[in-house]
Amino acid sequence: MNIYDIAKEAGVSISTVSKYLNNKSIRPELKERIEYVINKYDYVPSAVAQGLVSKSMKIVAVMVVDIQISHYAAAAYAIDKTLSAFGYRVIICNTLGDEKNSIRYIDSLIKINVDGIIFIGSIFNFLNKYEKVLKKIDDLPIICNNGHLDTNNCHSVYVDDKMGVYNAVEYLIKKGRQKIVYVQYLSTSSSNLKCSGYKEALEKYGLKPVIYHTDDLMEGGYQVVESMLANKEEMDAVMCGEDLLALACISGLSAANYKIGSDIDVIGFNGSSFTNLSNPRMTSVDNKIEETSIKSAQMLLDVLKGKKVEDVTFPCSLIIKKSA
Amino acid sequence: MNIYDIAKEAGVSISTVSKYLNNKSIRPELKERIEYVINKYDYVPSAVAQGLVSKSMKIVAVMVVDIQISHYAAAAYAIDKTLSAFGYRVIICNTLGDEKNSIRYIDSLIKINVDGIIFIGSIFNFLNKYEKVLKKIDDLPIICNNGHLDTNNCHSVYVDDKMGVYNAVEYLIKKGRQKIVYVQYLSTSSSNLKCSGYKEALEKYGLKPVIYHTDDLMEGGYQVVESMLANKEEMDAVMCGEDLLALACISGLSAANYKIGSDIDVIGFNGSSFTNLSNPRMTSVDNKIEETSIKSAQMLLDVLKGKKVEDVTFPCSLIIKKSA
DNA sequence: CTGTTAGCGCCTTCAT
DNA sequence: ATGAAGGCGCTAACAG
Repeated sequence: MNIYDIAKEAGVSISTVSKYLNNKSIRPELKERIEYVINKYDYVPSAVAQGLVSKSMKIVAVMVVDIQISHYAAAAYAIDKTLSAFGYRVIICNTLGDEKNSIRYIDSLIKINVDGIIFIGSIFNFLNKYEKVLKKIDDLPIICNNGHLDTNNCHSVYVDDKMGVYNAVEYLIKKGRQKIVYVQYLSTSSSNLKCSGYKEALEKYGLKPVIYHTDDLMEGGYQVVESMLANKEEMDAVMCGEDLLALACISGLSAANYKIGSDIDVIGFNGSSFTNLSNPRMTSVDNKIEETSIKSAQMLLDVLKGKKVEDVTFPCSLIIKKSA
Repeated sequence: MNIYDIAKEAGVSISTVSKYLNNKSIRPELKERIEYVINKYDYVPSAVAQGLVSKSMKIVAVMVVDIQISHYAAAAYAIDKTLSAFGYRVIICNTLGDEKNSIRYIDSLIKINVDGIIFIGSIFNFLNKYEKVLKKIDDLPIICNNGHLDTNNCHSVYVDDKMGVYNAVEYLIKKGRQKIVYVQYLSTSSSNLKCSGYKEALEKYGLKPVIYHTDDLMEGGYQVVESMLANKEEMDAVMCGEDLLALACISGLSAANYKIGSDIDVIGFNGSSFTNLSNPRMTSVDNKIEETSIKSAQMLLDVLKGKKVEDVTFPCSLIIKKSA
């Protein structure tokens, strides 16, 4: 069933059908006949054929490291919801942080002529090293969430992670905490930024930074607590770079008979729903993943409409519950 | 840059270029000239134009309820990885369990002529009520994960959730547990199935079922524990329908001075990485989300190749750690 | 093996 | 307002 079939059965030309499909004014009588035939066969014009002409199939891509990480899942979810409400289809690419893999994805997206790409996370800044890749996407509408690419049509939405941690740590200090330990997950540019927020806050108040590292999002918190106990670390607060780490810290410290929220404070980072999974409930830095993702999607829609857009930076906010 | 430009500059006809692109045998000399021009301009043939002819743009869709639920994220991730290795692009649709929304997504996918759809979860069986929808996808390659649609080209991968719970409960009983409580999340057909596995196991051994319900994946475990304590529930084991519920149960029961793994056993369901986030580590029923997802993707690839495929059912396995 | 030609399904001038 | 015709970029017969 194509536009010719519809035209023939309705007794009009294909261009009249095309006009009907594109809401251009045609005689009411013809409109009715066309409508009748279209409904009869449940006809839907082929987006592929339309795409060949119009250069747009209304497909957008989201590049993330791993959709299994709740933070990225939340981003992908919010973007999908926002864009699909406007008829866009969303392709999610899990790059695993691998450069070759990311580039392969981009090539694949170019091939189908995607309308735009949203990159989630500063990790994708590595693409600036690849001139050839940049050239391929030079005019493509691009939104970077916490990052930036050197192309003609790239726009950014930032979150001030560093200030988020800074403020949380300052909150602890003003509460009277003096021995604040930081738990860092991996060492991406974003996680380093958070850590530097911690260091600057301590420095301002003349306190000594103590940092523990882990590469394990699930058990890392426990491993870190074990190290702390083994080191007989004197501490009255723990600032974690991820909610999941804080979750394990709370659990591990509780098991070691620390009273969370009184003996010791624990703060997480992300403001995820995991903050409700700890006992007591977790205070956390909300880095506004939902807002920034929606904003990214809206910016892309604006760019696609030809509107001017401006880069923005969102502040984090501290969501205080019981753990600090 | 299109096939005409390449042909002209290489001094050959477009069909020779087309043949080169499709690995058909051409004179080495021409091949070299074409290759040179293609590399010079980084030319990539348009999948849209190819799609118009070949009826395939190598795009596949995955329908899930919500990518933010780790179980679905794991499925989407495994499918994306498997299919993108074969050059397919994967569109993920978050239906939120809404019927109208699901149908809207399907229409959108038909419009771009997707090569196939993978449905994750029994919830999508509701589509069997909509004849019109079924008709639209009657010949489309479809794989249902734990479900089935009444179309010409639908194939299924099942997991025996019920037996998974049955075996876990039997394991508890054989360990000597007598007062086993079940915690059910929501009441979808799949969650009901799990619960019935629990009931049948208890019945076999002449024990009395006690079931707690919750609709909250995060705090639900705590709420249930509170109810249990308020009811002075006599119990020596808790079987949970979800790992996250078990996580909160373990935490809540620990706080109430139960010794997990000795006073009381707790088992989760999913075999997710959250089993490493509890203290002690969680015993859980692994419902093989990764295997079944990969299998679904492979089945789809086989169907697309024209191979015959057969429905399969995976058994769950009990992964024993410390909580039971 | 190579080139010519006719579609794939739709949109878009351009006359009418 | 309507219809005829050309073109979007590619594949697939069909001749040569």
